[in-house]
Amino acid sequence: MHETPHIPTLDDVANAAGVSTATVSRCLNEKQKVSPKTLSKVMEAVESLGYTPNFNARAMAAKQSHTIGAIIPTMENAIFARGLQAFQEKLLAEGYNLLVSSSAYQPKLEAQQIRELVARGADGLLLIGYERDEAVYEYLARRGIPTVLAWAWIPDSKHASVGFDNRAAMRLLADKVIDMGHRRIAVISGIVDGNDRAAERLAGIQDSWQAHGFDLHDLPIIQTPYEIENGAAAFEQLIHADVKPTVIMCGNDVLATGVISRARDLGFNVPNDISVTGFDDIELAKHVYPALTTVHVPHRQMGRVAAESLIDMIENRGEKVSHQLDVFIEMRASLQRL
Amino acid sequence: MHETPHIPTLDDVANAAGVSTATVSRCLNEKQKVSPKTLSKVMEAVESLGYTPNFNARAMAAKQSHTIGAIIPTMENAIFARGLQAFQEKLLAEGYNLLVSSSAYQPKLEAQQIRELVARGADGLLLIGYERDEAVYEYLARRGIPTVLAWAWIPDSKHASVGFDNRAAMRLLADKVIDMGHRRIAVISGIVDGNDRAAERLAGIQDSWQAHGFDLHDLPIIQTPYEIENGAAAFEQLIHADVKPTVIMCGNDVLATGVISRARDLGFNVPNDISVTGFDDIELAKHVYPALTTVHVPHRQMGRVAAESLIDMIENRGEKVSHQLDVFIEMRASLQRL
DNA sequence: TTTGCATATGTAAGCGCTTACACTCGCATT
DNA sequence: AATGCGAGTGTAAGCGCTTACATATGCAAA
Repeated sequence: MHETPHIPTLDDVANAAGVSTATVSRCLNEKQKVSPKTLSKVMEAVESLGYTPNFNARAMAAKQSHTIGAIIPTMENAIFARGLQAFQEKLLAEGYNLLVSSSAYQPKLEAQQIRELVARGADGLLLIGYERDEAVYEYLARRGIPTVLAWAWIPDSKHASVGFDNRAAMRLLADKVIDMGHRRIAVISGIVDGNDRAAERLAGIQDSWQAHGFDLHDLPIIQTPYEIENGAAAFEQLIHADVKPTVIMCGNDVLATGVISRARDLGFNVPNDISVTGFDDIELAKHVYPALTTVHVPHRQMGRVAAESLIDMIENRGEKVSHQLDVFIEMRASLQRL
Repeated sequence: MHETPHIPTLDDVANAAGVSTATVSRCLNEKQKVSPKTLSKVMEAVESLGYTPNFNARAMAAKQSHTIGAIIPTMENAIFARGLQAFQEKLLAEGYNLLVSSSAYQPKLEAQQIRELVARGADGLLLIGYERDEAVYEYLARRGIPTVLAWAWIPDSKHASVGFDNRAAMRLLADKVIDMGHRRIAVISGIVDGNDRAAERLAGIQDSWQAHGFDLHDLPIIQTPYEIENGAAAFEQLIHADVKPTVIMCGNDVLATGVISRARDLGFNVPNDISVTGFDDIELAKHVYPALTTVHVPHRQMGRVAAESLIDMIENRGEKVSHQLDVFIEMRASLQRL
């Protein structure tokens, strides 16, 4: 930690092995172009010197980094973590590395981190959702950086996306809820601003509500950040309203979990006194009590498919292709016919 | 996506602004060394060309990347995600960037990723736990890469660590459990192999058990991966034993959540029929029913402190300093006096 | 006016790799 | 014996930056 140790370079290896740097480089990257004898000689030198190639130099010379960048709103959200883990697993299997940043749901920060990752030579990018400044997309296009948007589905094929239609999925669930006799719905949504997923889900409920001939003014909505405790607090607020809801539809399972927890603490029986629905189908959903009715999203699959698409775009300069994934309603005990 | 677009370089900016590349570089890195007039001229050129510095080239020339690497077992574990988020926030505030990889609890993969990150020019590294091949530590030392180990606490100051004593903490909880009258404890531990945190926690229970004069053979233990469902399955196994436990101590809150869920499904009342304890104090712990008695770990603080230490080691070539964080038992309803 | 010094800028040498191109062999073909 | 060719290797030119050093400029002090 005191004096700079000497880190072996390609040159050192070349000297030690008595060959040129070009040959060493070939041993490392295109073994078949080198005679077996030289190869073993070089590899020995590599071994004994403890040589590791300098990535920056390599990326610079080869103009290819075999690195893919991903920017997610926050790692603290289990669904992103899960999808990202699958994404990374697939990338590693294909010889790519992953760089992760989180933007804390701030578009400014995200834009900056996109530049960061591009500056780092990312061969491709994974972004969450589609809502962002047009300038960002232009920047990416001008630089020719393949990009896929996940957790979103945009029929408009301007951008490659891998995901599902949040709005349609939530509308399906809301239709179901209304079908089951509920007429007094209250909504606890994630913060909609700067989060298209949350916005679409909320819109899905509103679509259904209006399609059934109800007035938007009669649909109580609370927006609150992604945290169990916030779901709990929002429930408490809604339940004290003049017109008590018969069902609480939540923008995600985490908020729903908070609702169930607080409902029980306050002496309400879910689903007899009040029904609750979520979205995402996190692992916890089937283990809370009562088990949560929610929309199942294949997070891991999404990560995997996103990786495949991205690699395809990079290696085959393939055209942008979007993949719509299937989501479905997972009926569990927390939602009851009225 | 078809033809390679031209990406502006420092040279382009220099030409556009009518100055040398050195000056442009100074404008970007040491503004105070440049006259205001030139600065604005250059910045204009930067702007109009849409120039972004090439990170690899910069890191190579400056021999400093302002990048820190972190390798965690998996992003799917909320506690790492949480600590890492705090870690990153602190790094960003100090002008550093974070590269994340996950090793899937495989030492081989971790070693490889350490090399990766070092090859990428990481100025420092964050690793989880202390248990790894000595060769890895040697490699790091030879290259002079500042490294801090988190989620672990090693009095042996050979390595800088930020964390707590998993073993002592769990022992404290076990002592408490035994004090409360429990004599039939069963343990559901995370997989101990290649995971020193899990191993230490388990050892903590065993320490207490033996210190109270009991025989290790009478302490049923199941090891199972970090997943709610696995906790549930393990519970089912334990509860069908000849000698039914009065308390189930789990290596983490996730497993404990599974236990509580399955216990309820099977008609057991927690804590009247059986008590349950966890470890970590994830957000969910106080929202499950009954609320979970657990060991509170300051994950976010850990991430923050780890970032501070690491930056200190990098910038001031500071000596390795370890930080032991306080953890405490969070008594909640799931643990009852016998 | 000369000198000195601080400030602003330019010149050019790398940083550690990859790769186009040139070169040298040995061997099969004519 | 002359020729061609492919396989293996070396030479050297960058990749896009930073920075030590050289140079130029302006202004205060002598």
